[in-house]
Amino acid sequence: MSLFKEMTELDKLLHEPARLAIMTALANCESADFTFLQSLTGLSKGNLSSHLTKLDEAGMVFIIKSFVGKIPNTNISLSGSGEDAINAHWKRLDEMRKEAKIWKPETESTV
Amino acid sequence: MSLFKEMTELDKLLHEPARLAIMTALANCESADFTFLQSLTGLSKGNLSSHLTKLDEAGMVFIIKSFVGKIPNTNISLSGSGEDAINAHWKRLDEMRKEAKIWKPETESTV
DNA sequence: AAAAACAGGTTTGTAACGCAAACTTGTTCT
DNA sequence: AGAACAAGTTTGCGTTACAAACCTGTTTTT
Repeated sequence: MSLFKEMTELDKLLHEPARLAIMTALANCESADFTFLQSLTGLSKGNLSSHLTKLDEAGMVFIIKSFVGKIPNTNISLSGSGEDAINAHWKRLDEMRKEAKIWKPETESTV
Repeated sequence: MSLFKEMTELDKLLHEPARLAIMTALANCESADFTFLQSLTGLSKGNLSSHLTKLDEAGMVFIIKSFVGKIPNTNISLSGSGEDAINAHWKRLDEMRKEAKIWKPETESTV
């Protein structure tokens, strides 16, 4: 498939800025708390919560709710496929950037 | 600003896959026809049209409608700020990718 | 010469999305 | 007891991306 068609078909679940940040952060932690992720990304709680729900529904993350002492704690980590997906996403972006640099139109539809 | 906050704040106008493709293609042409862009990206006409309208409203592209003989022709090219913006966007993505690779959490919020 | 098909786009309709404000549930402080 | 706080979730709403339907003029078919 051509570079630009491929570009239009980038996975929006991962490409969306907030989720890209979440997934990229998680790729560098064994796991992270909700609160830690919130301060890291600066997202509002509501916003973070709904992004995490989406990622969870897509099987990208594991979400474990428990209690640390008496305080509820939500711990998030990447699933295996989530880790593969975010790594592949960044790799594809990088490849596209490089391909784009050398791409030239072939036809005379261009001026 | 921290890496991940910056990531959540990526410009969505440019980051959206279809527009990323359009802008990246245009960055490598002097200009391109509507039809050429359509075949390049595989977008539907309606979809391409509305993305171009958004880019135009944001001052990212110039859109010139004319006639080539009797056939109407819509020609699209990057504005100066559009060119700067798409180049900067790719550059930031690349920087983020590199920064992300070496980033490690500092706190013990992580396991 | 009408009608049908086509070229080149634009407008409309709609389901999904991203976001923050409001709400919930339980805890600690006074 | 009650006020304030912590940790999330749900709700509500304006915006978006997308394709189907539409429009305007041209060319081809009959």
